[in-house]
Order: sequence, then C-alpha cells, then structure tokens
Amino acid sequence: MNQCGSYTLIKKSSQTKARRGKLFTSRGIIDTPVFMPVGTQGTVKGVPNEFLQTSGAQMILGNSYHLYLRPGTEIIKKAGGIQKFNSWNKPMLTDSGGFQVFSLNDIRKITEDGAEFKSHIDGSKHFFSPEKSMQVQKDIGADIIMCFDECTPYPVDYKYAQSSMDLSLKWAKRCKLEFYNDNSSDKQALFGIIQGSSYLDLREKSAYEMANMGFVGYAIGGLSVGEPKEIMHSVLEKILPIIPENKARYLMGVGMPEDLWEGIERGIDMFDCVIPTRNGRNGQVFTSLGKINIRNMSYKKDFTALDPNCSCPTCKGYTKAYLNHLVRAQESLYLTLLSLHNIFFMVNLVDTIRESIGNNNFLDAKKVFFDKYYSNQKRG
RNA sequence: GGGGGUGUGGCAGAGUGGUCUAAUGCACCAGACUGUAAAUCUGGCGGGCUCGCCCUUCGGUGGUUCGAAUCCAUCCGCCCCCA
Repeated sequence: MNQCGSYTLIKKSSQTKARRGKLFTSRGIIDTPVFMPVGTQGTVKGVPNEFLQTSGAQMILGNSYHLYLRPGTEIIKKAGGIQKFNSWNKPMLTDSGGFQVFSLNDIRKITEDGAEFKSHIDGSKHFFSPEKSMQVQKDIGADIIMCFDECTPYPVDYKYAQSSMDLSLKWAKRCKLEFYNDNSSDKQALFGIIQGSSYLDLREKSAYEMANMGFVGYAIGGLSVGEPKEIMHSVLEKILPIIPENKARYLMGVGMPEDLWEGIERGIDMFDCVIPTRNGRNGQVFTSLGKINIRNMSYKKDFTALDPNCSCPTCKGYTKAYLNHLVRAQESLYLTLLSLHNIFFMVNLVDTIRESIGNNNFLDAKKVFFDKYYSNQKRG
C-alpha cells in the first residue's frame, strides 16, 4: 500500500543519476521528475486552472505563511481545504513559511522557538514555530507539506550556516512530532528539508541527520539563492547519495531550464519555481531557441509565434508582435498569456527529460536541447 | 487697435545670472528576476573619443556680463483680457 508522499523508482538512467519514478498522493499519482508551478496565495498568478491543466502541470505549490495571513486558515478549512477553495483538484504542496524567514529578512526575528514576522500586509505581528507551521499546513490541507526551516542567504559565514542548519534540524524534529500527533499522515505527507548553505560538510551532516529522522520525502533547501551554479551542483552531488533511493528528492525553488537538466542529471525528482510566472509577468519568455524579452523593439513587427515548437494556447493563438503590443500597452492579458507559455515550456521540458530517461538517451537529449537553446544567444 | 502672458530635451513640466546637458514623470532602449513583500527592480536615453574630457543644446538674431535657459533689445509663434 502506498502512503501519501511515497515514491516508487521506475527507471534509472544508465548514463547519469537521473531517474524516473512515481510519487503517490491522495489526489493522484505524479510522474517524476516533475516541475511544479508556484501558486503562493492559492493561485498560480495570472493563470486560470483550465489553462494550467492544459499545460500538463501535475502539482502546484501554495504558501502557508501567505495563506495564513490571507484569507486565513479558518476560511480555507471552512471551504474544505485549499483544493476545494481554489478548485485545483490535483495535488498540491505547501511551503512551510521557511522561505519567508529568508525573504522577509528585515521584518522577522528568529529564536530557537520559531520566527516572529511582521506582516508585510499590515505590520501586525505573527509567530511561526515548527508546531504552528504544521497546524497551518494541516488546516490548509495540501497533499505534501514541508518542515519549517530557515532558508539561509548566500553568502553566509560558516558559523551562521552551522547554527542555522542545526536549528533547522531541531525544528524538523518538532515538525515531525507535531505532524504525527494525529492521523494527518493518512492524507498528507511531510517532507524534511536539508540545509547547510554552500558548506559540504554541513550539507552532509544535515542530510545524514534528516535521513536518520526518517521522512517520507526529502527536499534540498537554501539553494538558488544567488550562489554560483557549481556550488549548487556540488551540494547536490554531496547530498543525493545520502538520501535513501526510495524517497523523493525535491530541489526547492529551482529553476531555470539549465538547472532542471543539471538537477535531474544528479538525481532530483521534483522542482518548483516562480520563474515561469514572474518572468512571464516581466516580459521574459522561454523558448526552445533561448530566452527572449518580448518587450524588445525587435518583436514589434514579428508576426510569428513565440516558439515554433510550442503547442500552448499563446503560441497557437497569438504573434510576438501582438504580445509585444499587449506588454507595451500594459494590457493585463499578457500576464496570463506569457505566464501560461512559460509554464508550458517548463512542464514540457521536464516531460521531455523524463522521456529521455525512459529511452535511455538523457545526455543526447540534453545536447539536442542546449544546441538549440543556446543557438541564438551567448551562453550564460 | 490697446493691455497682459508665454515659448525649455520625443511629450508633459521644473529651473529664472555661475554648482545646467538642464530636476521629475511619461515615452523610448536594454538588463535582471530561481521554496513570490515583484504586472517588480536596475541601468541608459544630444554628439565625439584616448572615457578623462572636448564639442553642441533651453523659439530666432543681436547685446550686457569674467559667466546667460535665466538680464536687455528686436523679430517670430502661441495664449488670455479689453475694444
């Protein structure tokens, strides 16, 4: 019998550490590797569910800190859980608020007990402890929930990284205790998060300790916060062999197309990232021929689709010239069209990668992708 | 016909003797964005280059002054009031 959040390995790449698998949740089975669009406030910004479905997105994120502040867990509980509330009937994952410990750096205070936030909405004070985060995430009711942790910035000195990593371990223990104190684990899964910044010995320790604690799945946090790619790669190479093979590995907050390839090549199963939506809202579009900024002058009279190899509604229905016009005119439709296209791009990219693992030609597929992706631009 | 006002960079609009290639906003040209305090932020936006400077700009022309977008004269354009 499959527990929520449990992972079944289907196929390992013979060329790399890439792997295909299935992730079980109470709302459906997910093919991994998987890319999860981020829907912080219970919505993937700018994209209606119907469109999101057509992209093939299997799972989306929500954020407990944001949903706790607004609309509040009472309302979500009353609605029957987040997926009833937002009508996304597929699996969801909530982040714990740990990222806000990082991103709201100026308006929060960390103690051993937890983190005190000043609401970014009205300045009111709120306290998130590991226990609180578990309660909030239980109330929200996503399929997979995350331990409350501290996401450290980069760079951070060794001493701070060490004590922060230790704190995240302590918090993880408390999260586990709180999570399993009722029957939530029947329908939700709790993932642990490995920290340790760019220090490989800290990462190693965190991974061992977390693995010993025994989580249903494991995430790698504190990456993609501005560190060089080589650091991210070396951290992944250090950590992944330590995590049990029969557990899902989730690289939090990643990423760019190149990060997806590099992460999967090293054994990552799950990704989430705001890039397709945020960058879409800012005019940046991912295509099989590289990134472009649709706002640029060169697209003013370009009556071709964003990506000749894309089957998304944006590419099927609209030209670059029109999208350029929408962006310049600040017509809100572009938010939807560009976000949707970028989500299609990321989801389909991971589909392609997943297939290549099945076909045992990961490295060839990677080369084919990047030969095209970098054909029109400087490598960067 | 008489009286008053006004003319500034693509647009709007500050500045009213030196610190002015001239605030600010918009527009325009680029760049960034990785578990979303982001439909946001950053840079550029007269010309030249040896990148420190040099040259050219505030309706036109002529003056005053060591120095003018700024003062004076005159011309041109626009606006308002009275006949």
